[in-house]
Amino acid sequence: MVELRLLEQLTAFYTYGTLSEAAEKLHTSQPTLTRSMKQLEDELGVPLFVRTKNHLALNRTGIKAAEYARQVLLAGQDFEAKVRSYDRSLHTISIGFCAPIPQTVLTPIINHVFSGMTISADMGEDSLFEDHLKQGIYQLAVLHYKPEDPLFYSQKCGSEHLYISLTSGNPLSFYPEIHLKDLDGLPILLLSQIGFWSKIHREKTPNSRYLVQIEDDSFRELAVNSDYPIFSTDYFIRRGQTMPGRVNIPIADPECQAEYYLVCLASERKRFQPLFNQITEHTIQ
Amino acid sequence: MVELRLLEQLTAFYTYGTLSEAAEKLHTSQPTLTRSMKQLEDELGVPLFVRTKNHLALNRTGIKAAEYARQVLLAGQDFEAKVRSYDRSLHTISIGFCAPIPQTVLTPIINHVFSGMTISADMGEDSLFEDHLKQGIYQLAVLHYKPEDPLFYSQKCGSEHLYISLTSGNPLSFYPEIHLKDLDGLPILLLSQIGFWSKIHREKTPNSRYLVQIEDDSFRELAVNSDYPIFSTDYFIRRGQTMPGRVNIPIADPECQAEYYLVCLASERKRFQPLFNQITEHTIQ
DNA sequence: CTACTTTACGGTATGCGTAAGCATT
DNA sequence: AATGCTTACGCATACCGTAAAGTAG
Repeated sequence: MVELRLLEQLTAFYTYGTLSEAAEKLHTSQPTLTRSMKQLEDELGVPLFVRTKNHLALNRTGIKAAEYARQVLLAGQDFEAKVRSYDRSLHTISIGFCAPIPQTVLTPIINHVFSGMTISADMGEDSLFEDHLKQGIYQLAVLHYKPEDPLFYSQKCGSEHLYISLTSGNPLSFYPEIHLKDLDGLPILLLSQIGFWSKIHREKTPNSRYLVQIEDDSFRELAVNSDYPIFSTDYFIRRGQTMPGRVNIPIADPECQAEYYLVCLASERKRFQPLFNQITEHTIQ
Repeated sequence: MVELRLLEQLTAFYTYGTLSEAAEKLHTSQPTLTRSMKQLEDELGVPLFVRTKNHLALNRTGIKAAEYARQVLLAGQDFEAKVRSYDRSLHTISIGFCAPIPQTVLTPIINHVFSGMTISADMGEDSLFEDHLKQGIYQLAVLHYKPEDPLFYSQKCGSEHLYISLTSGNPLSFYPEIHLKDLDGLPILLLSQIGFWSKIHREKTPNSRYLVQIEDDSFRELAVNSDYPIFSTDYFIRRGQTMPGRVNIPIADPECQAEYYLVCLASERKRFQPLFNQITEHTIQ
């Protein structure tokens, strides 16, 4: 059976035209390629080249061979990729989170239940998560709604309530509760990776200018030293993680009272049962 | 890039279950396989086996790998086959003959015009020859009719007239000509490789018992030493190659007056023009 | 005790790079 | 002169087979 090394060298010669250039690209020497090409002809028992004194060219069979060889090389690369990917899939759990707090709370629990596994977490707006679960891109997801498709198994794992955090002088700070539309038009300081919350903001306060901070430090810095409204949630308030000199007003819109569901494929329920057993509907709170 | 040798050994281990047996089947030693499997794991950077003290087994990744490996090996085998086949196609002209005389007459001419080429000749009933030409299985064919499909280029290359050869005492031997139906029911001595003539016999003299001889020598022996009718043609008669003590009566059926056409794909006409130039409509006669 | 894997060892062969030769442009 | 292929030569290493050790059934 012809070895892939020879096929690599053949395709290199095909693409670069001369043994010299091919050798350079392959980080080897010209004589090596001379020998390899000869060996290839020997093994196939078929002439692949037309040789003149100082020139080597593929004949018609050689051209075909080089083209076929690419197929084989692709198969070889595909093999390696598939094996590595399969191994990886056995050792990693990929999770989609629709918001940061579920990730903060659940990641350590998952790491504990599936110790030894690599946890790969994505965060984003969760409209695509169901598809990604079906396609096996994710094995788990946390959604902010209960999925209806019977293909999934889901369990409520907590809730989160959005607040707006205002400096004491702000006229809105005296209300017992606020609606998002009351904030529309105000400049608001925001973090970038906040999952589905982004979408709610875009829809309910489309006229606000968002000062989006990628770095948590920058956000904190600006929050402390400015009067821009920022969002917070009951999760932080319950833990006393509030900003000095600000008051937190609950937002009354129903979308701002999120309920989180941990979801997997029904067919994988058994595998993840130990995790579901560790989780109650108040785990995230 | 992983080498095919390792993949062959992996699949052998997969199919035979132990390194020992795989080694035996591959005509190599067990330690060789031990090393190879280790190397494979190293190169992929992924564990493929579960090792106990005196037992080696594929893990889940290993099983997948062995299955994928087969794909790669098939690609490799396919590569070799295709290259060899392509080279062969450049050096051989495959021809379908509908009868033996065209082969006898044309083969030396083709050999002369395309000297250096290998001539591969098939003989058979010619109903499939058009398809074979289209599929490239044949580059040339001799049919006993002119093909209508404009995909083909054809040229008449001769004719042949069927005779029946009877011993002098046979009552039919006094007729000036005979129809095939007159022979139906008679036992007839026949050669096996006679192309489209077989079909005519089967259709026109279905009740005859055919004494089919595979060997030309046997046929000749029986023809000389028996009174069974045999077929001959004007080709033999014109050359005086007749059986002693027999008379040759022409067969009047129109099917028994064959006209031969040399055919190639119209797209290949240029390639075969030197051959067509050597051929007239009386070449076979 | 048998069957199997692994490790160790030594020989061989395979592959490589350098250097040199030669032909063409 | 520069470029490109081939051959020759010597070296490194990669691969292999035999032998031996160890373990489980």
